[in-house]
Amino acid sequence: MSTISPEQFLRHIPLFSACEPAQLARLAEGAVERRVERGQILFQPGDACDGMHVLVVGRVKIVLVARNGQEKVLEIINPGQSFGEAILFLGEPYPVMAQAVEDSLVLFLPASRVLPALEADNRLARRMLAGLSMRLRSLLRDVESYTLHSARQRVVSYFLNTLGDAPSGVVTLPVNKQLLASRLNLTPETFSRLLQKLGEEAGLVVDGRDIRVPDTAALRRLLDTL
Amino acid sequence: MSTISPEQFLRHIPLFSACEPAQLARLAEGAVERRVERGQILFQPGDACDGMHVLVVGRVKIVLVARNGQEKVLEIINPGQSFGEAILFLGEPYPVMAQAVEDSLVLFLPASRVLPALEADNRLARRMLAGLSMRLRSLLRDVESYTLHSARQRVVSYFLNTLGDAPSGVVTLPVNKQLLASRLNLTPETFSRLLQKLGEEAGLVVDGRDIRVPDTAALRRLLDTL
DNA sequence: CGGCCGGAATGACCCGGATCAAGGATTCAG
DNA sequence: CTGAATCCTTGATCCGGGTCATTCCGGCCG
Repeated sequence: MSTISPEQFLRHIPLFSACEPAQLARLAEGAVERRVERGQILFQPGDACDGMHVLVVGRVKIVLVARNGQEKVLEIINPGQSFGEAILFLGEPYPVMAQAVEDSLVLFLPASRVLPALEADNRLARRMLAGLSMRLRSLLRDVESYTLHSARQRVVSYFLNTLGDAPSGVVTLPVNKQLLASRLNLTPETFSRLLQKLGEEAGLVVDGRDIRVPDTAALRRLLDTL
Repeated sequence: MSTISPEQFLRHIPLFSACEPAQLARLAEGAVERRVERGQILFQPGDACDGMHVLVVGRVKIVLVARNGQEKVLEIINPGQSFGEAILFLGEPYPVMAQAVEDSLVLFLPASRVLPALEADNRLARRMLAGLSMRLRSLLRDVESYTLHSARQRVVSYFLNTLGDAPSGVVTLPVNKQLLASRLNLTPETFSRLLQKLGEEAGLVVDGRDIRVPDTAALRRLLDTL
């Protein structure tokens, strides 16, 4: 993990790519690099929010935590993605926890830089609106799958979405199976059993984190089979 | 339902209240009044989105619709609330259906007016960001309750949220029970049974759409009782 | 080498809440 | 008043998926 130029990096992610150079420079100037190792917590429910984050290297999970300690993975952040910006506009404490799943490098952009940049550059504001809208839509899809789809449908959808429109292929899980299970809102046990059953029904072959899907169409047909 | 002045009306809702007068006037100028009667559909999944909506009078439900026709109420819109603005920034068709639950009056604001107004007035853009963030957070709460809370916890939370911090009070359901049940992600049957059980356990008295809660604290205690 | 530890698979069992099927209760039209 | 929607309740039954417990496997360290 070598040192990077925050400005160079930010320029290449969608949210900031249309940003005016002057604003980008000022944002990058205030950016703070945070190196966190696997398991370390970036913020917790209840923490005050005074900026937003962009993941440079590694992997971060965003998690809902219930009073009884139960956890539910909301999102798995990949390099180039930003997170925690929505709560910035509300002046409320974080409702979720962010924890590094692997050793990671994160850019922290303080609110004191972001908000003025939004005022000054309405292309940035426009991008931010689009970004929030996308996040809203993807949360909506989550709600849809939790409320209208069965566990097997969620698993099948995951593979179909990951594969795109390829007729066959190999899906490599981005994280370990328990984490992904939580993201799909099921227990590791059911996930394991479903993978097994999908092996019988659609020919999936599981090899560690690699899952070979020989026939996407067959998988898609399973979507209606409850 | 008498004729209204769109400009006057828009001025009084949070999203537009900080708007520059000139922009507000232009927005209002392009506004289209849509009168819809109970049951009528404002837009459906797949319809192109070319504007946003503000409810003036009546009540509208936002609904997820599955391939098999199953429905799930996402939100119940009250007068003064806007809806359908997020999808405006994505250039995608609506992912949900909007249907009038009562005879209603809706203002339609075409994208051709809204987008320029956002460009020209960054106070409006700022409000819009805050609005989307709030919607995001409330969807997050929904995900939380669907994935981490039991049916009874969702019902109890509904009453607690509606009552605020009053020690007791009467909650009048805004819509009929099947609709509210769907909003809470349960069947009418379970909702009915839960109301009955909460009557025994916390003294709730159900009288049509009015539910008397004699002891908020007792209700709150039930939150941990699974 | 053996012991340990986190991840994964598998089996036995249970339960929350859905489904299916009948009634009541209201409301409104004629 | 009568019929007919629509809404709500109540009972009987079922099942998807969670829980608990055990075993297995592949590192990895002493």
